[in-house]
Amino acid sequence: MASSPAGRTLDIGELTTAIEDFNTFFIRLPSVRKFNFSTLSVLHTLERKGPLRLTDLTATEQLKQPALTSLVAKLERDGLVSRRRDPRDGRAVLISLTRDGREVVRSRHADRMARLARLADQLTEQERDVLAGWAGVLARLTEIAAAGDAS
Amino acid sequence: MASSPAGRTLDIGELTTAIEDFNTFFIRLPSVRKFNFSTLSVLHTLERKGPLRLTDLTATEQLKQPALTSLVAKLERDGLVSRRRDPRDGRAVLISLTRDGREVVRSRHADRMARLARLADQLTEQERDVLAGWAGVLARLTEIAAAGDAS
DNA sequence: CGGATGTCAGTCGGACTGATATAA
DNA sequence: CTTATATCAGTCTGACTGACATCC
Repeated sequence: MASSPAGRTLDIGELTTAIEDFNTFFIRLPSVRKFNFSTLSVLHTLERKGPLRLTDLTATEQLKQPALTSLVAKLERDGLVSRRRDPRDGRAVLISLTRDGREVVRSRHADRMARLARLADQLTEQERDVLAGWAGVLARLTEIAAAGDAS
Repeated sequence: MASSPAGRTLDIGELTTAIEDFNTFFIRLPSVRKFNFSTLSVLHTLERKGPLRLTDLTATEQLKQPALTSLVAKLERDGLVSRRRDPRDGRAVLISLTRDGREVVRSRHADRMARLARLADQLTEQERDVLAGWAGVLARLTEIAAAGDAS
């Protein structure tokens, strides 16, 4: 438990619980089309980190290479990703989102925004102020985590 | 996009993105024992909402009744949950966590706390102050969502 | 050649739909 | 009798392991 001089105490346990419970609502969108967790995660990763090779995806996704091979094949059939040889390495394949694939990610993002906006409307102004400062710190945390997890 | 009088603007899009990216790190713990997503979610729900019937679980989990029947049967075999008849309703079964089941939830919570604490240590004091005010607002959001999603 | 990258084959668990038993 | 709760049976998707082709 770290304490800060500004009066409030940062209670990591309380914070962890709050995030866990919040995610129960934030994550479990009724998936409009029948994409499973792995599929959505791959699309999200591709949208954030641009064209990637299969091996790069095994690092971030919780899947082994063979599972990714078949998942990506399916996504290519459905027109959500495109595959091309890596010009630098004949063994590798570069996978990127198509317009349709990007649209899937964008649409889920929009759903979450709408949901969050609807909730935020019911907060007091003070509470909204806290939220406003939050995105930046959260992004910093993610950045730190990414730097540390150089695995 | 809602704006607040205290100078900062609450940008829902930025916030949504920040949460999405943060969760990439927060959720994907290397699961120590080989529990899948559904299993962990059921254990979490039971820990938060006490003894529940199968039908109650179908409301929060993304599973149909038959899937829950077999999942709960497996959890009972593994000693993580216990089942007993509902004394009020002979058709229903009340499912609750055993000591071992509670320990699984607690242990994952502890992992997340450790991970979060390690990240928070690298923040500035100002940033930690923002985090400190955050848990309460997040809990409020969850509460509001729970009240609204009375489905 | 040895190591890395991706694919193929076979297996298995986990979730679905549809049908069924039992109690309210 | 109708509705709710849980379970059983059969099917199929999606992930794994292990073997393999291809390129650095």
